[in-house]
Amino acid sequence: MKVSREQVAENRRRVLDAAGRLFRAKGFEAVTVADVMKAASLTHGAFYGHFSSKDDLIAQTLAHIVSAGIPENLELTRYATSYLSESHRDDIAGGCPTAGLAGETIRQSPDARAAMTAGLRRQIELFSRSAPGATAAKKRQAAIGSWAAMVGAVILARMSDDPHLSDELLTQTREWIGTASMQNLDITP
Amino acid sequence: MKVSREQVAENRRRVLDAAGRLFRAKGFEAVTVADVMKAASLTHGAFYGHFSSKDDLIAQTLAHIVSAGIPENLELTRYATSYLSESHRDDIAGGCPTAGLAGETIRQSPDARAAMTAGLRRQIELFSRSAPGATAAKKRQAAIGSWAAMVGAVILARMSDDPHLSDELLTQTREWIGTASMQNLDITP
DNA sequence: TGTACATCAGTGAACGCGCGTTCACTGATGTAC
DNA sequence: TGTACATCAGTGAACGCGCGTTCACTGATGTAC
Repeated sequence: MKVSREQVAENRRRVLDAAGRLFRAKGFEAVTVADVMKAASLTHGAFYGHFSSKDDLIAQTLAHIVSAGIPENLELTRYATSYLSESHRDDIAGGCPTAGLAGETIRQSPDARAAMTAGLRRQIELFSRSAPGATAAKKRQAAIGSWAAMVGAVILARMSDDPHLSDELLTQTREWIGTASMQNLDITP
Repeated sequence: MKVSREQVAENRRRVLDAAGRLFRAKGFEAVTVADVMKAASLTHGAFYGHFSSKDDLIAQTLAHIVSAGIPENLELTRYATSYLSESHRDDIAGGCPTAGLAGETIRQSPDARAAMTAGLRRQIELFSRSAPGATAAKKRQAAIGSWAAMVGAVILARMSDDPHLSDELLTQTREWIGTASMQNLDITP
């Protein structure tokens, strides 16, 4: 049966939200089109009215969650503390899409990689504003190094089957980023 | 036809080597059992003589490549330079299994995660020996922070569809790790 | 404002393909004598 | 050392299942009058 225009828009949003959570939790390939539609309370047949293929869904989902996830005025140190927390590590389905999906996005379509790269660029630019450093170049370097360490630490902490090692990765990376920031402030090039 | 004992051992090694390269290049799910056996110059039927399932192959392949990949006496700064090089970024099939597969290993079997965690623990311990720092705790912190940054930077550099941004991630993370190391050396707790 | 009908979002059965896995068979290996 | 035969690694056809995708149909929506 036909549904109202608002209903169509809301259905589409629900599909993208469901896909965003499912992809982060299980990866692109383990999630089926039917899984996503079921999680959005629709049947799988309706899928191709909204998207041209599963690859199209992946690219649009990444664009959807990457742009939505980054707060406008983020402060590097504060952000690192919540990013490297146990609750973020444990919330894979609702957590950072980069930590959850960057490794798999490498093998996805050009559109999917482009969406993730746009998010990466934006994240580095926002970090650069509040990053420590005497020059703009030093600030950007701190932003890049800190972001790489955060993403790597969360991925490794989630991968580790040893809870103690997992916690240690988070806390030590947090302190390490703080240490590196101090150094960046003290030296004038 | 039956083959000699040495041939059996060599076939098994060839299957694990082929699986190691294919998994890193394409991910666990995109690689089929038939792909792996073909790359090892065997037919798919012979697979179940060596492994009990595809999951078993994944776990054994990780154990195989993780233990083989880490040099015994690695020096952190030198290692970071080659790890964060363009050639390592571009050699996905032959590169670091952690950078290539950590994100997907999270959703794999307990055995697969255990193999990767063992590699992670070993890597941190080896790094700790040559890491900068006044105390053992500081050295270990530098090892963990540096390793997280290296893994994160290579994953992000491979994900980026912008070659300039990709190169920048590698070089700036390399310098950032160097800067942080200096800080670690100067301060005595 | 009310009515008649064309539109089209969603339904659910169906399709074809490729995957992991099984199995009867083959023939070289390696052991018993 | 040579021969006879049991073993068993590898072959390739086959199986069943689940996936992405298609499509004839349904019935509420929204437009034309």
